[in-house]
Amino acid sequence: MTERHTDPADPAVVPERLRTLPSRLLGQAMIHGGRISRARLEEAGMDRWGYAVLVTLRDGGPASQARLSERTGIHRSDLVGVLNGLTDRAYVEREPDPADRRRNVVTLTPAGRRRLGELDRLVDRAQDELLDPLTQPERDELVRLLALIVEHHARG
Amino acid sequence: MTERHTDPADPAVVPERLRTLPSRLLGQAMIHGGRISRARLEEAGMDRWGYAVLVTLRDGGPASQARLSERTGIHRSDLVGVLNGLTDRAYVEREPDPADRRRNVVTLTPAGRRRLGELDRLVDRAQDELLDPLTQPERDELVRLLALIVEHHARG
DNA sequence: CCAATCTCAGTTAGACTGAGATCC
DNA sequence: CGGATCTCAGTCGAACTGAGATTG
Repeated sequence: MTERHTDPADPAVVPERLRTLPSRLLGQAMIHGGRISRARLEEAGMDRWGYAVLVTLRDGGPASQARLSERTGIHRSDLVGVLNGLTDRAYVEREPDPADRRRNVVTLTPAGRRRLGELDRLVDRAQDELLDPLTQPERDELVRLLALIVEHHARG
Repeated sequence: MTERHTDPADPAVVPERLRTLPSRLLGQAMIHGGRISRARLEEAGMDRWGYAVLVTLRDGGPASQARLSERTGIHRSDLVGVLNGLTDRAYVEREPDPADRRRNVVTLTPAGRRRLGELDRLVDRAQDELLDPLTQPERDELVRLLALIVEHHARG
C-alpha cells in the first residue's frame, strides 16, 4: 500500500526537466488518483484498505490474514485494525481456523458483498474522474503500459 | 513532493480488480520509480529534493525560497534543510536579497552546475531502468498521457 | 525446539501546521 | 497596521519493526 496526502505542484511553474520526468509524473498522477479515490470512498465511510480487503475476499474467497496481507499489500500489522473496522460493521467475519488455530479465517458476509457492489461503482466513478482527459483507447493503453512496468519490476 | 518507502505487492497474487485499477497502478509504478530514482541519486550522495532544487535554479535562474517552493513542490519548511545541505556542499549560495531583505536569493554555483550535469545522467539512467519494458514510442506515449492527467487536475 | 500466525506497542521518515522574528 | 518571508519546533498519519502469545 501507499498513500500520501500532499499538495500536487502546479505544473505551469515546474521546470520542463522535472515536469516531464516519468518518475515524477507518476508521483503527481498518483497524488491526484489517491485524492479522488479517497474522496469517493469517504462518501461511503470506507477507505482504500477496507475496499481492497473486500475485493480480495470476493475474488479469492475466505482467507487468512497472512494471505490477505500478501494479496492486498496491506502490512500484517495494519490489517488488524482494518479488519476490526470491517467486522464492526459486519462486512466480514473473522473466526479461528479449525484446521490451524494459529490462523483466522476472514469471510465476506452477504452484507459485505452488497456493500462492495456500491463501492465498486464509487471506485469506477473515481477512475473516470481521474482519467477524464483521456479517451477510452488512451485509458486502456495507459493501464497496459503501467501494468507492464509494475509486472516487470515485481520480478527480481 | 511525495515519496513513500513501501514494499510493492507481488502482482501475481493481487486480484484482477485491484491489479488493473488505474489509481492503484499509478501507486505501484510510483513506488518502483521512487525506489530506483532514489537509489541512483544516493550513489552520488544526493536526494530527489536536492536534485529538484538544482534543476529549478538552472532552469529559472536565481530565486527566492518561496518561489523555489512553488516550482519544486517542496514545502517551504522542508526547503530550509534542503538548502542547508546544498550550501554546505557549495552547490548553491543563499544570500539576503538586497532589493527585499525578507527574501533570500538562492543561486546555483559553478560547482553545483557541474554536479547537476552528473546527476542528470544518473536520473536518466533511473528513468531508463524504470521504463525498461517499454519501447521508445510507448515511453513517449506514457509521458504524454500522464502529463495530460496531471495538467488536467492541476487546474481547479 | 523451530516456524508460522495474529496482535500490540513503539519507532521512523515524510509532509504539514503554527508561531516567532524580520522586513516591505 | 496588514502581509510576505524565512525559520524552527512540534504535530499528524502512514508504514514499518520487534516482541509476546499461541499453535503447528
